[in-house]
Amino acid sequence: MLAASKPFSGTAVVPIDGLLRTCNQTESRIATIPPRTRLFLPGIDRSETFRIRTGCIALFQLLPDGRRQIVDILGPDRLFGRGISDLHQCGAEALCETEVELVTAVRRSLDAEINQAVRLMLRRAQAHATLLGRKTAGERIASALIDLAGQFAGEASSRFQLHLTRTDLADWLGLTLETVSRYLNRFRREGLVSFEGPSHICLRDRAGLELIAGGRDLVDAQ
Amino acid sequence: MLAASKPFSGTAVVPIDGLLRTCNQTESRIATIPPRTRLFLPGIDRSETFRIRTGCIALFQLLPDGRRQIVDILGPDRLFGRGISDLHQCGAEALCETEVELVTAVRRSLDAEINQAVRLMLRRAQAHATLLGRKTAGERIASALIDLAGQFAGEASSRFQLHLTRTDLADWLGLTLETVSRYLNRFRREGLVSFEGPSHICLRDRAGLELIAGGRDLVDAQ
DNA sequence: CGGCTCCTTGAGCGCTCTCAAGCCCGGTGG
DNA sequence: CCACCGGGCTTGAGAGCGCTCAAGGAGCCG
Repeated sequence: MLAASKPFSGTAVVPIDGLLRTCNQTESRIATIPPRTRLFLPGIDRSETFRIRTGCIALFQLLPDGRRQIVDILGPDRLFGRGISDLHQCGAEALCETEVELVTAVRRSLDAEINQAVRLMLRRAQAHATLLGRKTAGERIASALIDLAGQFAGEASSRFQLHLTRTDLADWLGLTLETVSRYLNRFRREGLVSFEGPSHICLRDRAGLELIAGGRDLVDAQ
Repeated sequence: MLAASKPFSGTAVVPIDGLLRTCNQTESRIATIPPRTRLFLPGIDRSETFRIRTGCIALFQLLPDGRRQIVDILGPDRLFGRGISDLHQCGAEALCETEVELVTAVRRSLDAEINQAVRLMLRRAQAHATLLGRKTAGERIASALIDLAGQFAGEASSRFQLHLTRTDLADWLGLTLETVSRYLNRFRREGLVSFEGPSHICLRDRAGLELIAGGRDLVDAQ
């Protein structure tokens, strides 16, 4: 039996149509989701889609005994909603305060955008399967850091805020939080990364990390 | 270091446009791919899509050192092609003699079908991530058997041909061939399955397998 | 018959998990 | 001000699942 994260209980659960309503009232298409909010999408129309403006959302699945697998981490500019990932199979949780924008039918190119987003998720899911099935713990951590830098650090920068806890990272990478902690600190001791507090990370040796990651990650082209 | 399958070398590699040409010559839309043929899709138009009529195709990724991860197993009626899975990131290999049908623009509903197929692949990929990240070896084998029965056994039947070798199963499930063999034989000793030869399998206790699989698999609805 | 591929089975090891203790830090209340 | 508490993180010690290595069997083909 692999790590069984403690079953979620305390976190707030927010129906996303509630957010929608506030959207409409304020004549705005933008909603703000508080940190650690679980989203669910009750009767959402397939065409209702959100774009993340700032923040971070995790998509996850649960096994009956409480084991959790995070299947993707969504950063700024990623789309999500019922038409994208089939969220009736996934839960979604905002890992920090997250601003989302409703993009329903703003323009007619939306369908194409959604299909692109679905294909991006598929490519990421396939690369993630390779990570989960065939990479060692160290390789997984290195891959994750590179991925997160790509999503949350500015183009030129290698510094970013880590919205995930050690437990989140473990549930994303198929490890335990102890193993995640051990490898992060090992990478820090080896000068590959540095922390400023446990949730700010700077990649000090990106090439070294990419080497460890086990070959260039297959998801980068759009 | 996890299992590094021996690097592939001997298997035939067939450009899929070669198959296409024979298609056109015979005025047929159907091509037959020999067993253990690697496909690659050189200058294929995005809209050229195949439907599997009979047989089995594996999509896989390779790490630089030769480790292989099979990201999906495609059985009859599944679509594939460049517009579906982004095959420039995946290799594809026919695991047995496989008949495919070119479905380019036969009807105008094709786009919708392709999008459905992509979404199915995404759902399967997410369920597979949960398998790889959070399930034990026994749970993975049980899940795989149920999945394969769904794709390759007739609706009512629980008997099917296993087109995958033990190595293929291992590379799909993130295990080694020895572990796969051990659990398959353990399930046989426990009366959950039976073999007729190493490549014909019959599920004797589907409910038991589903229990072991760690909760109903999340991919079944289309 | 040899040679090949695939499969099975055993013995032992090691990577990662499990269990446990303790630290850091912010919040809260005395 | 300090005490207390709780969540998240770090670190160590030991155990176990699945990997590694190895030997041998079964089936097929020339």
